[in-house]
Amino acid sequence: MEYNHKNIESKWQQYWKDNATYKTEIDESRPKFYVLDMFPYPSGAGLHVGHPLGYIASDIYSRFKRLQGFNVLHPMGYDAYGLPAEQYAIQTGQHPEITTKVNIDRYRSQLDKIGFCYDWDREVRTCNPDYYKWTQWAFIQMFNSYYDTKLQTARPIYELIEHFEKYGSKDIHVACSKDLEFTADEWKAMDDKSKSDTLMNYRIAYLGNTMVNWCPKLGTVLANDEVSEGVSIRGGYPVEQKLMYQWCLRVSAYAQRLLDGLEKVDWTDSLKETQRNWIGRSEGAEMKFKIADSDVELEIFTTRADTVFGVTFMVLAPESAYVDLVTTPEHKAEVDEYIAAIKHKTERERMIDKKVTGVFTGSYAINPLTGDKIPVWVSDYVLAGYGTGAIMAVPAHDSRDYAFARHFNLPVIPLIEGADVSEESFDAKSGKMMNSKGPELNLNGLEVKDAIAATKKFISEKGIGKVKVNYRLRDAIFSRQRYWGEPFPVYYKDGIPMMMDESQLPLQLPEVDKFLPTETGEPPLGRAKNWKTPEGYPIELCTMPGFAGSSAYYLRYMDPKNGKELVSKKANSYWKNVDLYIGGTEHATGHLIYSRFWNKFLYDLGKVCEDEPFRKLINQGMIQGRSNFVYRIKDTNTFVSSGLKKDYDVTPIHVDVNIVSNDILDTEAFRAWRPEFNNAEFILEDGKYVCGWAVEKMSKSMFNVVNPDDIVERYGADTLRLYEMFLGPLEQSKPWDTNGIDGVNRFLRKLWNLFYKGDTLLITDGEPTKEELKSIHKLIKKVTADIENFSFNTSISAFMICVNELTQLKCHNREVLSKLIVLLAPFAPHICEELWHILGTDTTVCDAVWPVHNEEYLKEDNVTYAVSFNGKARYNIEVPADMSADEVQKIALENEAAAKWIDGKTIAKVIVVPRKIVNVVVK
RNA sequence: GCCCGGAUGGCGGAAUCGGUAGACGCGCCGGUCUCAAACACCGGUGGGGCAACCCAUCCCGGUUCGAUCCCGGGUCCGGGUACCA
Repeated sequence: MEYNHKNIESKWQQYWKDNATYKTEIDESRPKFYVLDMFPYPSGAGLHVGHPLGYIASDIYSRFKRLQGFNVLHPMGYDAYGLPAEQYAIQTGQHPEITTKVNIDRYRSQLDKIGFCYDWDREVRTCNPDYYKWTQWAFIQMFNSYYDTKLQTARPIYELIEHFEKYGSKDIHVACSKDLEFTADEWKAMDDKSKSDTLMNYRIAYLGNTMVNWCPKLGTVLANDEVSEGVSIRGGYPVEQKLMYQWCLRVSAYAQRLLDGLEKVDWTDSLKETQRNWIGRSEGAEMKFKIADSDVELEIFTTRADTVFGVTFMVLAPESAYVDLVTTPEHKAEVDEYIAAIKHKTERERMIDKKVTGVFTGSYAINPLTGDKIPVWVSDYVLAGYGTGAIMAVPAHDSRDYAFARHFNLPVIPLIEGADVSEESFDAKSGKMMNSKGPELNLNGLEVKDAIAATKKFISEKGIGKVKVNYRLRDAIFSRQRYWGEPFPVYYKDGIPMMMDESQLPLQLPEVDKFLPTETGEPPLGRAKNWKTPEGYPIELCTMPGFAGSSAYYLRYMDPKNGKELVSKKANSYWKNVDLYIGGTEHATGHLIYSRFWNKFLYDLGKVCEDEPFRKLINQGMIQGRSNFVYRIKDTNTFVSSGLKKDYDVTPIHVDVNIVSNDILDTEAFRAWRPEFNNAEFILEDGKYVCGWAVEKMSKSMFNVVNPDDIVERYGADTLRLYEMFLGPLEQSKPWDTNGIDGVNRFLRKLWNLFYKGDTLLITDGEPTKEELKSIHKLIKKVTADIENFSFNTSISAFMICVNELTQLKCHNREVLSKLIVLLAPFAPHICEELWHILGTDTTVCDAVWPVHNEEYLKEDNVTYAVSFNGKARYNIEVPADMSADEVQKIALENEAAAKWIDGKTIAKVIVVPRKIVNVVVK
């Protein structure tokens, strides 16, 4: 019998399906293990060979854990809302639901061919009403909560209302958009609208006027992580800043906990670092500067309180509310003109164009420590959204302030001894202070670190300022002016936003005639007929962003069919959180922040038992494409082989990698590929056309897309799985190169040949030999350790070595081979299932038990020692394993090779170092 | 600019604790089988040298009996982030 992957794979895939082999239930008698993949957005292009990389890795680990006796939860689903389906709908009029369903079916059939052990009964789709009911539910909970900064937890909003009724805003410690002050009487005197507006300042899900990233081309608002370098990540369209009234989530309230939680999780340092930078904690001080001849006080944030003696001007962000307050009548026209000019620029233009610009407001601030009058300017290098939107400028010790001062000819006062500020600023946070003596505070001679502390202490005591921690992390803007997303369970009663009752959920997405904004510029939901509550109140027209549905999906897998709760207490307390999460690093500052936030919020509510959702996280690398090129001689239809191209004037042309093998072009297939190449001529080398190659992104336009279906058809799923893992370390990005896949396919055939020669079954019973035991136990040890380290490429090498050894030994021993099959089953489940069956058991290999190695079989008869003499020479001697160090030394000295280095004079000393290596050092 | 990560044969990559650098696979070369080719199998394969040996893990230096690995400095490549005060 020959190895026939097609029969074997379809047979066992059907068997697993028919017998619900991978169905998972709560089982208190076994320890749980939760392995999760980041669920995919089902795009129209289908899967290419890069997509399953992480899925294969998680599948191997799941199967491994299962064989070790764990009850493994390993689900899959679809992140089904998204822009491409909506844009396709706009172009074609086809409902995104249909497109999405078609794409999901395609994904599913591709995934099924690879032989994953998902429990598909637990599938979730973010666009299903049964699912998004709980996304809407979570939003309502956030609306009905505020964040207590003292208790560091979310609390019900009614507690805050009770407080307002008794004490007003006095003594509250609540995360808010801005500090408000009112008495209990003032609160009670407010009308419903004012009360609603006031509470918005504190709710975790709130409506707020915020600066948003507005993308005119997409017609929607985008979150910070959806924008990079001033353009939208999806589509690459310019993004501008705009003040809009939008739903937001108060993620910033959780900044410190999101930071602290990183200590507890097993993620890579680089990913944690990316999140730390994104959260951007900075300790500093807020300080007040009075404006001369005015009641206005400017509040600024600085991390360099020590440099307050070097402040030579103040700068306001153009959008700052202070601008109107401090601009003098004489300067108003000039300031207005500047601000208008800034508003015209998109974020991208502001970033590319780093010219120093600014305008004087006409006002002067008073330095609270020196009493000096300093001018107040407006400039776009100060951001409205960070700190207070106003800064004290210390040109000597901040490069941006320095550039500004030089451009507008403002004074520069150096404050640190030895700092040369004639050419550039001195930004380092070290050195001794000078020029820093005022009437009440003297920092001269102090180290910067101590000067910061001294200044903080002084300003706190004097009431000039206070110590303050700032975070870069902003609240998440939660409204999208789009159709294909979760509708908000919100209606407006006399202009006041109200939450729907939970019994009314899910609020289903309405039908619309077109997926475009309305003529009056309202979002697509504005086209829906009767988009009103039964009482006739209008319903919110925006939908939720992409990250809404992906923020808690891992919880829903635990209890996907529960109609009463997001997840039952029972299911949650058994499955707890994700033990292993595998996905791309591109979600570092988006999904992985939002879902941690979302989970922490649910934790505060007591709905989930773990405050971190993903215990261990692995980022699989990207699989890049490996493009092939042919070289057309200019103005001809003749193509020259890569090695000869330097003699001609050529244009490289991408050629479909599927008609190239080992960089050799199939010239006939090339002629048939495109009509214009019908009569192509070739200049060959050694009778072959050799293509050039380059590593590029895998994409249709580069003709380097390799489809997993084609590989499965030709070599089988087991070969694909092994080859993807064999390509290199999981975390590393690497190009896909189908050359080399024969190697792992050959390995599987060699494995098969241990069982069969022709149609003869070779399996023997009886005791394995010493060599056979050694080979298999070496493998058990290696593979067990490698899987735990996600070092799948080296375990496959180990399998190859073992199978070669067993072939050499002519080993067909049942005991040895059954161990081998169990070890390989996570990697190549189909062939192992078949061979397991051939070995004559009535269970599936999925129910086998992972073997444990025995050190006894691994003992070496001989040990190699490294011997060195005064570092001048080293050689290796092989001696029996049980030989003592003294004897080794003796042999070393007697050794001929050693003798010529010792000169017969000196005596060697033996040092035993780890790994049974002996060094002989001459005294 | 700042923060991470990386650099090893013709190629992908091993060396998991500082101990024979190049495992395993691809490719290539030679052989067996075949009328021939493909498949399969066997052998060889970092460079130099007839050889003993010598030189090789991006470059320069250090620690060590011994460095791909640890330390200092530099070059190049990849990723993240960016007026964050």
